[in-house]
Parts: sequence; C-alpha cells; structure tokens
Amino acid sequence: MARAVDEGLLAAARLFAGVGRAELHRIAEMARFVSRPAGGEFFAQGDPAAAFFLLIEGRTRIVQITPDGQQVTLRYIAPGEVFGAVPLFAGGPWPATALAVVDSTAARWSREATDRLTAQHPIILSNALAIVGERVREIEDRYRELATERVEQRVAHALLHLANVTEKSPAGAAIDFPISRQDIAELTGTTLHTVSRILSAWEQQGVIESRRMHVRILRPEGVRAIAAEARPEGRSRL
Amino acid sequence: MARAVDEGLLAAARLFAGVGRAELHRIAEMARFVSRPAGGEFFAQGDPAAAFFLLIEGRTRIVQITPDGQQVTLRYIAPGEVFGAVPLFAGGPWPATALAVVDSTAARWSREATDRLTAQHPIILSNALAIVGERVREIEDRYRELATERVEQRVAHALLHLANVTEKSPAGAAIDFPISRQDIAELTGTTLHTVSRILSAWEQQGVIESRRMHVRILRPEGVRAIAAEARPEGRSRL
DNA sequence: TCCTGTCATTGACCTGGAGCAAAGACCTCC
DNA sequence: GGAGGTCTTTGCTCCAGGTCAATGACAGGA
Repeated sequence: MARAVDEGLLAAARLFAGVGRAELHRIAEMARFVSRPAGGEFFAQGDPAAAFFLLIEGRTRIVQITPDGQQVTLRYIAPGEVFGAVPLFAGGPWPATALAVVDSTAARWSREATDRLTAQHPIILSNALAIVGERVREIEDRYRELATERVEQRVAHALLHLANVTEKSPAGAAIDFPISRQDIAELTGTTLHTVSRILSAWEQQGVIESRRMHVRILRPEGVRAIAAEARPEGRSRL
Repeated sequence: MARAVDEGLLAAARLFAGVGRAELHRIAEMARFVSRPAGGEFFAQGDPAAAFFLLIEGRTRIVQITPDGQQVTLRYIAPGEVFGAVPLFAGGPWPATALAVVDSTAARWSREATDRLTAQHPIILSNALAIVGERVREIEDRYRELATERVEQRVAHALLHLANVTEKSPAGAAIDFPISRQDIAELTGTTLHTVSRILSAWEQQGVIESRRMHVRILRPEGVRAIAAEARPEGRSRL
C-alpha cells in the first residue's frame, strides 16, 4: 500500500502546474489515499461533495443514474486526472457516482485541505479554471455528437477516445482496461445490442478486433473514417 | 447608447460577488460596450477567444454549427449572465457562435482587462470557477436528458427552463423573447416538424398557448408532468 | 392591396435503432 | 469436469420520430 503520493505524478498533473517542488511535497502530504476494488465507488450521487480526487492508479468512470435506473457514463478517468472537483467548487451534492472500473487508487483532498491549497497557491485556482473549462468543451462536444450524429459515429468517436488514438498514432491501439458492450452503450447513449451489432460488423471488416470485455482498434483510419462519415447513402446493413 | 455599465447589474452578477462598490466602478470602466441587432453575432465559432462578455440587455444564444450545417443550441443567455468566459480561460478558439436573438447589448472585457481583473481580485477567479462548475452540471444534465429521455420530455424541460418556471411559479409563464419551432428543435436535438406536432397537441390539450414565434405556458404543472413522465415501464435490474 | 418571404401545420412514408427473446461463448469456482 | 454466472451475438418485431412534400397563415414592404 502506497504511503506517499508519487510526486512525479503530482508534478505532471496540470492542476499543480507552476507549483514549486517543495510546495508539491507539502501538498502531497495533505492528501489521503483511497483505494477501491473494481466496482467500488469513490463517491456516490446525492452525497454531499466534500473532497476532490486525483486518480493515481487504475481507471474510474463517472456515472449518472436516472430515476428509472438507467446509467449514463459522463467520462472515464485515467491516472493523473482530477475528478470530483467541479461539485466541490460549485457546491451541492455529487451529481454523479465515481465507480472504479478496475482496482484503483486515488489521492483525496478534503474541502478544508482544498481551501488551504487554493489560498496558498492561487495558481491552482486558475489551473482548475482551465481544466474545468476544457471539461465544458468536451461535454459540449459530446452533447453535439449525441444531438446530430448516428450511433455508429458516436461509437467510433468513443473508441478512438478510449484507445487514445490521436492524429499521430500507431497502427493499432487497444483499450487498456476491461470494457463491456454495455459500458460502451452507456457512454454513447445507446443499447448493448446495438453496440454488439456495430462491433461485429467492424470486426468482420477487419477494422477492430474484439473479445469479451476487450476492444482493440486495428485500423484507426478506418474507425476515424466512420466517425467522420457525413451521410453517404446505402452503407447501412450491419 | 449607454455610456456606462449599470453598476447595479454588475453588483448583481455572481461573477463580481464579494467585490467592493468602488472596485466595481473601476471594473465597469474597463469594459467596452458591444451592441448587436437581432441575428447579429458577438463572436463566431473558430475565431480566437479574446474576451468575455456580460449580457446587459436583450437575449443571446450560444450555437454550435456542425460541418454539415446543422445547428445545435447549447444555451440561451439572459441579462446578467456571463458568456464566452470558458474559452477565454481554457484557451483556444471559440468553440461556438454567440447570436443575438433580439437586439442585444453586452459589456465586453478583453483578455488584458480580464488578466488585470483576476490579478487584482482573486475572488473573481473563485466566482468564475463556481459559475463554470454550475455550467458543467447543467450541460451534463442536458446530456443525460438527451441520452435517456424522449423528445416530448426534452421539449417540456426546455420550455419550463426558457419560461423560468420554478417550483414556486405563477399560473402562467410566457417565453419573453421570440422563438421559433426551429429554435426549440435546435435546443432539444430534434426537428421543427416534431416540435410543431408536439406543441399542437399540447395546445389542443390546453397546457400551452402558441402563436408564431411565441409560446406561453398555461398550465405549468401539466408541462411538468410531461417532463417527469417515466418511460413506458422498463423496470431495469438493480 | 397584393406580393414575397418566413414560419407553422399536417399528412404520408420510411428507417434507425430500441425491445424482446433465445442461444452461444467464456470465466470462475466447486 | 460440471454448474452457474456473466457477457455476447443475432434474428425478429415494432415504433418514435426523421424525412419529404404540400398547404396554410401571417407579416412587412411597395
């Protein structure tokens, strides 16, 4: 069990950009460690927001649960990313639940620690603003996708994002954590059945490779083409 | 033509909460006025973000335009609300366009003015963080709606929001600016045809009253009932 | 008053993808 | 190895809502 935060990770985190090495050490000491097994939760929708987290290891997803039990995944968190900060700053209860996808460990700063942090290092406040601003942009993009694109395109976008496929990417990229059809459906606003059909089709075309709880992109440019696809006729048929 | 910002409005704006009266005066002087006729734009998607705005008068909407020309409305801005701030803090170009719905006037602070502002009044930074945080929450809620609710419910939610219907509301509430079926469609991720059919039905049931470019809610509780309406059965596991 | 442009309504049709159901394919633990 | 649980695949059906098309209702300008 880790006793001290890896300061390298802290230094790499955008939130702490501009903070000195020595200060970083003190900041690290203000954090508490929290570990959750796969499926466990760091915080639950409805509980009062009383801390923010920095994921150290593992993978976590932020999920909203509707009154009738449907789950909507807002985002996946990778190590080095901050989560839970928005509700802390905006006030009110957690609007969503943070679920560990695999065994995960996070550093946790309480509200009091956060207050001291921002008071002593105003730079953190502007960093946070930039980070949250970027989050707004991302979610707005996802909103636009959901409003205008067809399921197939949204799934393509999601896979590219989850597999960290960028402009300059290698030939193949795998999603490096277990993910089910259901998970992808909750992330793209569709059903596991539709996701299954889509992935089957793509696998037959050879653009991806997929086993249970696992997806690997074989031809990123193929997936990217589907994601960008405007509305060419007659290519449906899954 | 207004020469000086109404300081009352500034004082009321959350962004400046906690700033002294005298300081407020100085802040007001740092602003430039911008007026746009109905249909005009304050900034355009793709241009570099170089300022943030506070709407003084009128009504403005933030719209994203997709590569194939579809428009998606992200939000409507009422007087007293800040817009354009997120891209300014997050960096990069405007991710959307700000269109005046009716003749509108805004106060505009340049990037330089903003830098001075936040340097002199760190409180503004935390206010901004809270505001942006709330924006995240709103857009996430809209995202969840789009992913899980049917068109009719989304339109109901949109009308309630645009007409400022709250828990404790009067019997009837009108949307106090001109709005077309197309506008509502762009806000709810559907088509003007579907909106037209829905509004016609509601009008026949007497829950709303609607003329060209105009919608009035007659029975808020009726609209709210539609907004809350659970999906036809579908008891999920869990 | 008519003309023209914008907005709204409605009917008819079609389809993407949700819902349902049943049958594999794996995985883990006795 | 077998049993039971969890994923996945796939065929079939169905319908909400998108698309197409035509008509109607206003409004402002000349």
